[in-house]
Order: sequence, then C-alpha cells, then structure tokens
Amino acid sequence: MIQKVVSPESLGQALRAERKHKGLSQKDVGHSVGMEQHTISKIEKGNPGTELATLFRLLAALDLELTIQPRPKPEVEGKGDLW
Amino acid sequence: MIQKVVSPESLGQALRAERKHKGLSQKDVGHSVGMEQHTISKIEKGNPGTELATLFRLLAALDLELTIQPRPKPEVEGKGDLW
DNA sequence: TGACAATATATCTCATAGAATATATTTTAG
DNA sequence: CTAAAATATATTCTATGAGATATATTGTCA
Repeated sequence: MIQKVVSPESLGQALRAERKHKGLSQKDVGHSVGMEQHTISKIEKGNPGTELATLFRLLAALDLELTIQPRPKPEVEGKGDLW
Repeated sequence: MIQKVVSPESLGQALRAERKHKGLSQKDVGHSVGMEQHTISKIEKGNPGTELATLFRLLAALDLELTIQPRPKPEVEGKGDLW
C-alpha cells in the first residue's frame, strides 16, 4: 500500500495502520527501537512537534520508507488525472 | 523526480534540490511560509530535530508531497530488484 | 462482567527547536 | 578580484519533545 502523507495526522494514521497490519503493539515497536510507548502514541495521534529523528526510527521499526516528489500538476481537461 | 528519503540528511538534500530547481533562495521560501532563513538552512543541512510541522510547511512551500510505503522486499535471485 | 492488555495522559527533567537578530562565511556576478 | 547575494553559524528567549515513570482510559476476550 502506497499512501500520501500530507500532515502529521495522516502520517500518524499511516504509521498506526502499518503497525496494526504487522500485529504489533506500541510497546513492541517502541522496544524494538528504544522508544517509549507514550512517544509512539503521540506520533500516531498526529503530534506536529514530532522530530525527524524520532520519525525515522519509527519508520525503520516498521520497515517503511518515505519518498518525496513534486505534487502532480492539476492537469486541466480530462488527461485522466482529475475527474 | 521521485526520491527516496531515508534520513534527515537525504530529506534535506531533496528539499534543497527542489528549492534550487525552482530558483528560490532560502529567504524566498521562508518568506512564503513565514519561516526564518536560518531555519531552512538547518533543515537542508539535515537537522534531525526538525519538527513535522516545520517540515510540512516547507513541503507546501515547495509544492512537494510525501508518500509512505513498505520497504520493498530484497527479492532474492535476479527478479530484477537486486544486482 | 471482570481481568488483562493496549493506548492515552500526566508530571518532572533535560535538551534543543525555532523566532529574532546579528554576523561570519561562501557563492556568484560583473 | 570585488561587491552583493546567499547561506551558515551564533546568542538569547520561550516552548515543547522525548525519556522515565505513573496512572487513567479504552479495548478485547473468556
């Protein structure tokens, strides 16, 4: 599943979804990268103050990767991207 | 250009590349989202303490989007993903 | 429904982000 | 090479992240 991430909230949702998908608890995941359970809770809840270092640790724990790219142009008039 | 992001450093590089591509200075970008030039400098240099809120503001300023997905499996034996 | 597991909250501490401002250093034009 | 622009670095301040620990709340299931 590839997923757009547009905010701390949607990032949190994606992380939680993947964790559940793997059948892990916040404690499990935290333990695997040395983070506290409460930290994971906050991230999944969309804490905008989460630091990049923390995010990348969590991504590693969940075997997720991030990609960055230009936002697709709106492509006016039925070129198939819109409508 | 779609780009893997594996650390604060590589994220910084991608952000800088896109900013340059758009011909903007750190000041320009900062001004457009109300951030200080020095903040952008730090992010591009890979500051691991950068907060998500800051990151998303910058992504918006540069018209970039993030996607998240499972790390592709190693796919052993020449299925074209490795070697 | 009761017990246990999972998740959310709270508090204290220490460290550091980012704003504001200033300045040093580097890069780029002329 | 030099001036100007761009970027990096430094300091002070306020706010908050994350660790550690504790507890409250919610979810699950026998």
